[in-house]
Order: sequence, then C-alpha cells, then structure tokens
Amino acid sequence: MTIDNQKRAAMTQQLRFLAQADDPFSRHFFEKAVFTTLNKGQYVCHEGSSCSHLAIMLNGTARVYKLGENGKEITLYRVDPGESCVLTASCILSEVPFPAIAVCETAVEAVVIPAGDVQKWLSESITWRNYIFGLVATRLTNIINVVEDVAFRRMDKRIAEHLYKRTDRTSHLLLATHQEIASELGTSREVVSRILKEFELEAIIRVTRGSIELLDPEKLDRRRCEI
Amino acid sequence: MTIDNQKRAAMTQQLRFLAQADDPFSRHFFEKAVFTTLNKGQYVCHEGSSCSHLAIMLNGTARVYKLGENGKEITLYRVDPGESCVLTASCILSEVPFPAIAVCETAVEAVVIPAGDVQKWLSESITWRNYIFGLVATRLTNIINVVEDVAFRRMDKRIAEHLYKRTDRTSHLLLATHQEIASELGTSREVVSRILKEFELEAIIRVTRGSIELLDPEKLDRRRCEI
DNA sequence: AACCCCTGTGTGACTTAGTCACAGACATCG
DNA sequence: CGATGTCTGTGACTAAGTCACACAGGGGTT
Repeated sequence: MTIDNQKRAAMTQQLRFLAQADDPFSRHFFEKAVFTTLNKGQYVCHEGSSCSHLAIMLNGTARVYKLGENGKEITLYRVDPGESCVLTASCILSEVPFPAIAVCETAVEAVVIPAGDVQKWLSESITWRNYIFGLVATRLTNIINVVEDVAFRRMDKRIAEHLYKRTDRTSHLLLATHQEIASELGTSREVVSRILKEFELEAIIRVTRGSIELLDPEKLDRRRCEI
Repeated sequence: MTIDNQKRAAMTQQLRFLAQADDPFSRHFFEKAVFTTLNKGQYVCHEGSSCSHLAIMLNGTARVYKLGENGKEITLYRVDPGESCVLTASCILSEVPFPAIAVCETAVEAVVIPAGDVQKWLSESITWRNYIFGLVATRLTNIINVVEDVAFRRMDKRIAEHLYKRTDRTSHLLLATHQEIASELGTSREVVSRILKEFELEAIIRVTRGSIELLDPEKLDRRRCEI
C-alpha cells in the first residue's frame, strides 16, 4: 500500500527517528516503507521462521511469547507503537531463526521494510543505527527482567505487579480471564485463581467472570512491592 | 598493551571476521584494538554500569549472570573465545545501563575496543556489522531459552542437562559444588543436593565433596530428554 | 421457560520446588 | 592434635504446579 501525505505526517509524528526532515534517510525510508494492517489475533512470526521483513508498529500492540512443550505460554515483551520487533530485526541481520511467536493483540497498523534495506541503512544512517540498537538494548533488558521475575519473585507479587500495570486507570477494570493472566506469567490457571481469591479476601480486587475490578490500588501496590 | 605479530596471527586465527586480510577494516581493527588480560574471578561489568569499551574474548570464559534480591543467582550465558559480551555492545550503542553482572571464570585474554570505534565500524564494515548482529541474535536466543527453561522445565531435567553439558568428556568429572550448580540454574543448594542424591541412587553419578563423577552418561541423557 | 453447551472458575488431593534451621563431614592449617 | 571454614545432608514447613472433576454463568435454541 502506498503512503499518502496524511499517513506520512502521522508516521513522522509517531517515529521519532524520522523527525530530522533534512536527513536523506527519511526520503529513502518513505521510498521503501510499505503500509500494512493486520487483524487482531493474526500471527506475525512463527517459531523457527526466518524473517524477510522488519515491521514497525504504528498503532496497536503485538505480544511476543514463548510456547512451552506442555502447552504453557509466557510473554517475553510487547511491541507498542513506535517500536519494532527486534527479534525480527536481529534474525534478519544474522539469519538466525526466530525463537518465539508474535501475535497481534489488537488490530494493527504498521510499516514494513525489506530485510535488504534494514541492512543497507545501518551503514548509511546513524539515526537508523541508533533506533535499531536502542530497540535491541531495551529488549535484551526486558527479557532479562523476565528471567529475573520467573527465577526469583513469588507468584503473588508477580500477579500483583501484573494487575497493577495492566488495569485500566479510569475504569479500574482489567478484562482478562485467569487463563490469560496465567499465560502472561508462565504459570497455570489454578494458581492464578487461588491467588486472585486471596486478593479478593483482602478486599484488594473483585473478581467476576472475565474481568477484575481494582478496589484498593494502594494495597495492591504495597503487596506488589514487599519482597 | 600493543599487539605484536605473534598475537596478531593468533587473533586472526581466533576471530573469523578478521580472516579477510584484504579488508581495510582489519587494519583499522589492529590500530585500535588493545590486548588485555584479566584474572580469574575479576568482575568485568557491574549491574547498572555503563560501558565505555567492548571486550572480545580470545582465551578463557566469562559468565554473565543476574543477581536476585534474595542473593540467588542465575546464569544468562557465557562468553567463549571469539565471542563478545553483546550486552556490553548494545549498552554501548544505546547507552542503556548494563542489567547484569559479568565475571571471569578463568584467566582471560581479550582485546578491547573503544565504544566510539565500535560505532564507527558499524557504518564502515559489513564484516563487523555481521559479527555484531550475529552475536546479538544468538544472545537473544540464548536468553529466551533460559526463560523457557526456568518457566517450563522441571528441576531434575535441568540439572541432568547441566551435568550432561558441563561434565568433562574424558575424565567424566564435573568440578563444582552444589551451590555453584544452584547459582547456575537459579535454584537453591538444598534442591540441587536432593536431586543429585536421587541421581546417585539411580547409579547415574557419584557425588563427592566438590565434584561429581558421571557413571552412566546414557541414563543421564535419557533422564535429561524425558519430559 | 427449559434446555443445552461452551467457557470460565473453584476445589481437594497430590507432587515438586523452595525455605529455614541446624547437624555433620571433610579439608586445611597452625 | 584441635580449630576453623567450607561443603553437604536432613526434617519440617510453605509455595507452586498438576490432575481430576464439579460447578457456575450466559448465551443460543427449541
């Protein structure tokens, strides 16, 4: 899909590395970038697939997760607007197969860059280089934090953390099943159910089918931070 | 420390990306590279430190691990000869603080490159770019495998795997305390002791103070692979 | 309404893993 | 030899994960 002026303005807004309009890189970028939309639930990368394009998110979010042999899942990170799936990026650049699964959590708008140009621009543009390496470093840090979480923190703290981060600030609601939360954290549904019940008894939340209402954010915050 | 011809030959041997002698990059590399040695047990990067240099390993190994609040550790990956600490690399390039700890497991010989040149060569040399991105991709994959391990696999399988991988092939010995194995896998010493005892009862290994003798590699392999 | 069906949740019993406290066992060095 | 520090073993307990199954809520359908 070609990129009209309206989309172009929106993208310049969204992608900070395009801000320097004088940079010839921006011109190259718009020459090669292709606008795409994806539906909610659509898979972007499969485990072990090699990547021929780099997608940069404009709107929506994607979840990158690892699937265990027993069918359990754990979220590694999310790709939010302005970001990109660096796993893809580094797989492009080194031709290592992609070690996880990426799926759209919402409807998604993105621009897609062919692998060759991703490579080429690295040698031509410091802006692009900084963008890519910034992503790599933050992802590495993300994933290392996941390791730390899984290896060292207790389940109730991790669930508290998750509720704290992902509950809607205005409605105080989190729309998610216990199974979804379990898949987020790499545990099992029963464990989530039990701990949520605990929190409910402490009057921190109210649990209903498919949604959780946050009653006492402060108490949750305390629960989350204690060791 | 300057690099004499002998070292230079050894390095060309060790670092595959220097193999193309006609590449002007090799010349730049030897102009800027500084040879260093480090002692066993010496710390290379501290948590949260920013990195001003990239070290490339010539001889020896370093262990990169995460330290939990409760004092437990878990190994993220090792840096072996020819490799480099990409965490360092990506922290250099994006100025994100280093989120883990690196320590020399043996005496180490390495070459050190100033951050500025690491950057500069990325735009100049495709060889260098491929080297760096190859490292990034394999590390990401490494760490994701650690996540998978910790989140989904049972402790006895993980310990079996560890013994299998790190026991000396000729002596059939692994010189390590239970505490060291625990720190490797992010668990506690008692758990390791108990599972090793199990393996000993199954006549797979023989446990002595500070070392483990592998008696039945096949049985261990089976143990490791079952779900 | 009464029914069915699907998805989501609750629960008890059991296994595995992690924690805590403390007892021994071994090695080395004066 | 005893003293000391490191390494390992053990029991009792808590936390987390597994398994089997019961039950609840909320559409549709008849």
